[in-house]
Amino acid sequence: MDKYADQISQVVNDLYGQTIDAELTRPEPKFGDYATNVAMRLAGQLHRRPRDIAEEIKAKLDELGLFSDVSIAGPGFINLRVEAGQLHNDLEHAFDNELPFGNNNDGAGKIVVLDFPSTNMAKPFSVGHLRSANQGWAASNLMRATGWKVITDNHLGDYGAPFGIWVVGFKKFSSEAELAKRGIYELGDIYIKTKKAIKDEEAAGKTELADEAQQWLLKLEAGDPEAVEYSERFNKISLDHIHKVMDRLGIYTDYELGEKFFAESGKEAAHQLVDKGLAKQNDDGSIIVPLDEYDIKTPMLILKSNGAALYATTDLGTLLYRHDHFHADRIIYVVAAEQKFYFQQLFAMADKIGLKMELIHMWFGLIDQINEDGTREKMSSRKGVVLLEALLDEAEKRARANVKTDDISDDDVKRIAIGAIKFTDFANDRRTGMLFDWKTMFNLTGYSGPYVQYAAVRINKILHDNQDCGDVDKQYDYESERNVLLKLLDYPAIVKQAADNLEPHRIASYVYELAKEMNRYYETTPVATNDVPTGIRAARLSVLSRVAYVFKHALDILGIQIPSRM
RNA sequence: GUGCCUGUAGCUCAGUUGGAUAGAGCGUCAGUUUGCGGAACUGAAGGUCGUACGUUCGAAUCGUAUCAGGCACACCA
Repeated sequence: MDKYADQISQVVNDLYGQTIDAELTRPEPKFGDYATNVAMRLAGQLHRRPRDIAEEIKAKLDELGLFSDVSIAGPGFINLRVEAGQLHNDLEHAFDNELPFGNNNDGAGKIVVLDFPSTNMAKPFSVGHLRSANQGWAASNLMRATGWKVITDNHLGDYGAPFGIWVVGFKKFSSEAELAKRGIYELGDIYIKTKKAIKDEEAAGKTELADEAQQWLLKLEAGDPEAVEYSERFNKISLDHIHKVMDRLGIYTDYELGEKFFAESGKEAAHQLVDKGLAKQNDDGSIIVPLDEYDIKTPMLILKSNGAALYATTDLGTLLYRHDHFHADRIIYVVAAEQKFYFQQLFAMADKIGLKMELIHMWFGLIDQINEDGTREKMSSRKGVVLLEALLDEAEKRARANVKTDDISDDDVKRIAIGAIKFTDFANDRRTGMLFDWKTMFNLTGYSGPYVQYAAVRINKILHDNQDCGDVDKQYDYESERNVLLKLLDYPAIVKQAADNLEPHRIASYVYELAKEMNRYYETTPVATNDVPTGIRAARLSVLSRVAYVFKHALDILGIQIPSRM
C-alpha cells in the first residue's frame, strides 16, 4: 500500500511539482482496490477542477502501467485496481522481511514502562480490574510489536489505610478459622464491613475505630513486630490470589513494585521539592505543589499534614524511580477514566519538576451493569461486585456447555472462555463504557472471540492435514483470494494505528473482519478437495498459511489463545 | 459552579483521523448442507448521526451555542 502511495506522490510531483503525501484508502469493492483523493486536495492549491487533475493523473498512471485499472468517480476520486497476482506478490514481499509481518520499528531504542493492572490488595480481584489487565496487556504487546523495549509493572495498592482497617476489622469481625477458610474473600469482606463501621461511627461523632486503624498504620511504619506479622500474612494471602487470577488470564508483569516500595523515597522527594522551591509546605505540615501555571487550580497534595504518604507521594517516588532506574522514555498508566484529573495533576507536576518523559494516561470507561428491570448503572460494591474468579468459572461452564463434542480438552475450553471475555473487552473503544451483561459477555457467535478462534481453528486444521501439498502453480491468478489478500495487506497499517493511538480494539475489529473474509472465502472456494488441481491447492494453502499467521499475531496481541480444537 | 467524557438502527457499538449510497453484532423475518470443520454463509427490514447555526468543493468527524447523560474537582486509593 505504501508502495502505491509513494508512486502516486511521485506522479503528482512529476506533473505539478507539488510535494504531496498521497494516502490510499480502501473504498467499496465496486470502486476498486485502493482509492486516493489527491486530485481533490490539489484542486485548491492549483486552482483547477479536481476532475481535470484526476484525468491527468490517470493518463500518467495508465502510461506507467502500474495498475490494471484506473478510474475516476464522484467529485474526483481516483480508483485503482491491482491484479490479484500482483497483490499476492506484494504480500509475499512483505513477509520476506527481517521484521515479522505486522511489526515495525517505530519505537526502536526507546523504553516504555506500562503500569497495570494496579491491583488493590485489600479486596479480591473484581471485574473492575479486568479492563486494566486486558488493555494493559494488549498495549504492552502493541509496544513490543512496534519496536519498543517494554517494562511492565503491577503497581500494587499495598500501602496506607487498608492495612489498618484490615487489622481492626480482623480483630473485631473475623477469626483465624474464617481467614484460613476464605482467604482473600474474608479479607475483602472485613475491609468493606470495617469501612462501613468507621463511617457509621463518624456519623455518630466518634472516631474510635478510625483512630485504632491509624495506630496500626503508625505501628507498621515503626516496625512493630505484631503489625509486621499481620502485614506479611495478609499480603501473602492477597498476593497469592492476585497471581492465581492473573495466571488464569494469562497476564503477567515484570515487576510488582507497590506503593509501599516508593513511600519513603516519595516522602523524601516531597521534602526536597520544598527545598528547591517547587513545592510549598503549609502551616499544618502538609506539602503541596501549586499547578496554576498549568491552568490547574487545585494544587497537588504530596504529603499529609501528619507527615504520612498518600497516593501522590508514592506516585512521585514511582515517577522518579522509573526515570532514574528504568530510564523510561514513556510511561503508560492503564487506569480508569475516573482518575483523569488526578493524572493531569501528576503529569503537570512531573513537567514542573523537570522530568522529561512522555506520560500517557491510557484511560478506559467504566463497567456498567444491566439491572433486572433493564436499567443501566455503574457497577458498584453496594450492588455487589462481580468477582473475577466467579466470572471466569461461569465463562468456562458456559463454554463447556456450548462445545459440540465431548472430547475437547479443559485447556481448550478455558481458551474459549477467556477468549470470549477478553474479546468483549476489545469489542469497543476502550474509552466507551463497557456493558457488563452476563448474556453478551459470553457471546460465542457473531462479533466475538470464539467466532475468530473458530475461523483460526478451521484453517489450522486444513493446514495441518495438507502439509506436503507440492509446488505452487506459478500461473495461478489468485482472483478468488483477492479480498483475503487485500485484507492481509492492511494488517501492518492497523497495527501501527492501534499502537500509535493505544487502541487495541482496532486489532479486534480487524481480526474479526479477517475471519469474516476468511469464512466467506472458505464457503465459496474449495481449497483441499479432490477436484482442486495440486498446483492450485498449494497456492491456496499458501495464502491460508498467511492468514493463519496473522490470526496468531493479532490474537497474541490481544492475549487471546487459539484452541487446538473447538 | 468549573473542567473532562459521551450522545449514530429496537438494543450494544464501529466508523480508515474531513470523502463516494453512514457500517457490524445481537434481536426479528426469509433462505443455503450428497462439499476441505455449519460455532458457518446469503438476503430483507430497520437512520433527521441529540438539536441549531457556522467553517468548505465535501461534515457523524472541525468550531460556536444549546439540550440530555456520566465522571472528576487536595490530607480516600
